[in-house]
Amino acid sequence: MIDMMDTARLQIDELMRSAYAKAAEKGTLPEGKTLIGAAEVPRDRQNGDFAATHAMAGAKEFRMAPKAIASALLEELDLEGSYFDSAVVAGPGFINFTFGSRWYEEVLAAIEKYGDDYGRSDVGHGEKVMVEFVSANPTGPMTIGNARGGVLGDTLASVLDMAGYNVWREFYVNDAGNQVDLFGRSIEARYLQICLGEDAVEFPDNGYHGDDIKDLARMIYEKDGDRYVSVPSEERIAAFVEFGLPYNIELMKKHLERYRIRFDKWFLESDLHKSGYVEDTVRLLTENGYTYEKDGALWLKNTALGADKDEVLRRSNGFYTYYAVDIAYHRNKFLVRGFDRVIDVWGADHHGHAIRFKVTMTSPAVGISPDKLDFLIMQMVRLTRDGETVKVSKRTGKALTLNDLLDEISVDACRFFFNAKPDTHLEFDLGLAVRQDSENPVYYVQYAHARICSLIAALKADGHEVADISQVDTSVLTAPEELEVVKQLALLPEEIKLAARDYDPSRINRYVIELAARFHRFYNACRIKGEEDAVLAARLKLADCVRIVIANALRIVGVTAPEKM
RNA sequence: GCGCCAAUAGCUCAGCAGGAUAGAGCAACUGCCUUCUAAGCAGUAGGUCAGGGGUUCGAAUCCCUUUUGGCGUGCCA
Repeated sequence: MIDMMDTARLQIDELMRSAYAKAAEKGTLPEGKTLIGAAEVPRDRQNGDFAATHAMAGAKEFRMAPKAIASALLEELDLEGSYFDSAVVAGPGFINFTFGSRWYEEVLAAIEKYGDDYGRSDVGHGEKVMVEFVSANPTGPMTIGNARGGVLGDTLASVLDMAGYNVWREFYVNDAGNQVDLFGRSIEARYLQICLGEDAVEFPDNGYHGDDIKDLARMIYEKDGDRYVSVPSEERIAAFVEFGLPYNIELMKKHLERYRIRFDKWFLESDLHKSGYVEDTVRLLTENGYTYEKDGALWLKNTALGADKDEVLRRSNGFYTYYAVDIAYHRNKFLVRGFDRVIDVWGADHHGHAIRFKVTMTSPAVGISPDKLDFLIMQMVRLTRDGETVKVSKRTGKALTLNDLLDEISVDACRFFFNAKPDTHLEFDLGLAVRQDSENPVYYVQYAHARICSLIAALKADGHEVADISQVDTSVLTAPEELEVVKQLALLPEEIKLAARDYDPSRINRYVIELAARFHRFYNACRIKGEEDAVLAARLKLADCVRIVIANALRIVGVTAPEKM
């Protein structure tokens, strides 16, 4: 699709090249040198729309002062028919280019042409990529940490989709193993407490203390009475797990749906066990000499593979560890399902595991190419109340759940707020949470969109429809406030590519805030209604393009674009 | 101890494929609605980019180091 920033950049490259060729021919610059340098957007718009750094970068190669090189190049620069009106030498040797009306018109034309798809590109070449995220233990409700991971994963997936990847969203359900056993025993304890009294049983060490466990026990009691009291513990726990897990999983689906997150697949860990894939994986590692036995457990020689410690694959009690299962799961992603790339979104409390696990996966033991497996490690959310840190843990049951959060704060605000840079700690103040409503920049952006919609409606009532770009004379757009808006509009495709490249979907937030700001500035500086026809048509077209682009950006981050506020 | 992430305005954070005088929001102060949504706009003020070295034409940005904070280093996941 069209990226007018790219297009302009390429053109500058061509212009500089042909300028150098001419200068070399004339003898104003030495012949046979390589012209290096790039066209960059200067931070300060006083310095033009694009700055070429070739003269400075070439100082050594040409053995000339940057300014002299710049002058020689500028002398031969032919802007006729280009996107640029002017080019000047400035500062230490930059050549600063300024856009002409042709470029502005093509930006608006691209937005009109592609509409909802404006911003889409093909840098991903249809590569099949899985984003695995949230993957919360089904032993309890999702927490505020999952709120961040959910937004991050879902938004990253959207960004990758817009960048031309073939995206698959997956939730890995830990419905087997130690934690599930603990879950079952926690329900059991609560159940027996209901049937036999508070002090009848001891609560398991490290058990789940949350009210949700008590609720599950109560539901079982109301359904089946005390008939499980006389059943052997093992059987009882199995029955409780069989009831509790699907119940929790359905609840997670419901809550995530409310959060506007939908997965292509909820992958069950138990399926890996049932199919024998975990067993096969461990057998393969053993047959190839990557394991050893110690203290009755089976260990992976991870140190020999390059990690900082070995890992237990099968515990002395015969159960496979999460590590063994994770290897099997990721082999399944690559070898069975054929993903070209896998991105796991994990919390910072798993970063140690991520490093070791990548070593294992990309070592000869498993043999996955390192560029195929990526981890997006997000830092923890620090929950505070009136400036004081609140400790949260699923085990103690004191965590603020995702669903509770959404009762207090709108989904829009939540999604926007949690779409922050992954590698920074995020502070979330509960006391501020409600106030966050009015402070959250999401409303600033949504307001811009609503403003435009009502603007278009008002003008329509006056008989002015948004015109086709071919009917609009964009050269009347000359005010700085107008041009700044168009420049920002042109940036969306690039922002998406960068967000996809860096796995940083929060770029889209910042982008759309800036677009809204420029629109508000334009709105205050330039009237539309009552202006002469050509100006009215051009400004209305501009506003409509902003509407489209805000809507596209908000769609990526999972926020609604209201027509009224 | 070792490893990962961070440190930029009073607060929350941008800027980091090296570029020109380091930016925004909040909080404070001053203006702007008889005209398209004031949930908006304009302006004032605010800085040893944690400290120290290095790389080069140029460093908040890259490298090293020190300090501070978060996390990890389980036969938990």
